[in-house]
Amino acid sequence: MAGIKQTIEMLRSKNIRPSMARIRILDYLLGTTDHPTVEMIHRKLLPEIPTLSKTTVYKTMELLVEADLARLLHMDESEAHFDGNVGDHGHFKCKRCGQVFDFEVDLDALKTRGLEGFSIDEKNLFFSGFCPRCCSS
Amino acid sequence: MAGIKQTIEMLRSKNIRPSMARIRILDYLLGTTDHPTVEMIHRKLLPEIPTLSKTTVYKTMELLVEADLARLLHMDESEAHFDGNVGDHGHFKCKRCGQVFDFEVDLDALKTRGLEGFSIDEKNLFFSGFCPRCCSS
DNA sequence: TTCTCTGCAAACGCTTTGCACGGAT
DNA sequence: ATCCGTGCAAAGCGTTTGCAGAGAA
Repeated sequence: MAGIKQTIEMLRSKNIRPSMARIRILDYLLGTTDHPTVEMIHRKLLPEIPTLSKTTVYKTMELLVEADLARLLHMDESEAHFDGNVGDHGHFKCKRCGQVFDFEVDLDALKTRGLEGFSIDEKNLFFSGFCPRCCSS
Repeated sequence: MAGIKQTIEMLRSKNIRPSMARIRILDYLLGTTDHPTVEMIHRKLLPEIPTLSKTTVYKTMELLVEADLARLLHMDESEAHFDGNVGDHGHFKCKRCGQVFDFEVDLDALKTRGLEGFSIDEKNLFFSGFCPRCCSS
């Protein structure tokens, strides 16, 4: 948790008005490494904000992604995941339990051929397989 | 194009019966670098096979992916793309024209930290941005 | 016949949109 | 009074499924 005041400041710095829903959603996202889906965010915050709708979560996430306060991950055919860590790193999704894990990787050191003349905005590295817990059971 | 006979042999070697639809779909996939979607495959083959349904394309692609004759790419929120090249390489999607390009990359040389104990099945490297043609217009 | 392949239509799941209410400025 | 955030319900879109007819063995 970054602290509510800092969360509000982050929103303000991107010219996003800090409404209750936005603050709580961003605060939750910054304080977890769960890579939550819209469904997970909604389920998590509903006890605190009983009127919160999924529509609001969708719209808020769109705002946060556009403002580069969150990363949108489409790892497979199922729902989108969100990551409050916008720095360069890779993602691993377990095929059995569905959990998403971060891992460190030096994307700048990656040598590629065939991208001469391309302007690269975004780099995504997605691995999948089985996580340690699911490997051993 | 690999040639119809080789296409049939590829299917047979994976114990997939070489029906007309399957042969044509795989043959098209092997002969293009377009990374077609289901819609694109259907549109392309409909003139040759006027009765072809999208359901058949979906089911055939599922078979081919399971048999490792094709790769399934979920690059973003829109439709899935397919790649007949199942070797290791990266994919770049242009944000403007939507085209998907292959590029070479040495995924084995990639150093990662935080994946100790994980069993890795699949590695996907997705870049996005603007392709040379869209850069200059 | 028996088994598989195919195609239509409906169902499905995630996401987006239209619209109206409500709160803040 | 105006603007913006929110929530409901419906629509949208890619994909999957149920089932029946067609076709191969």
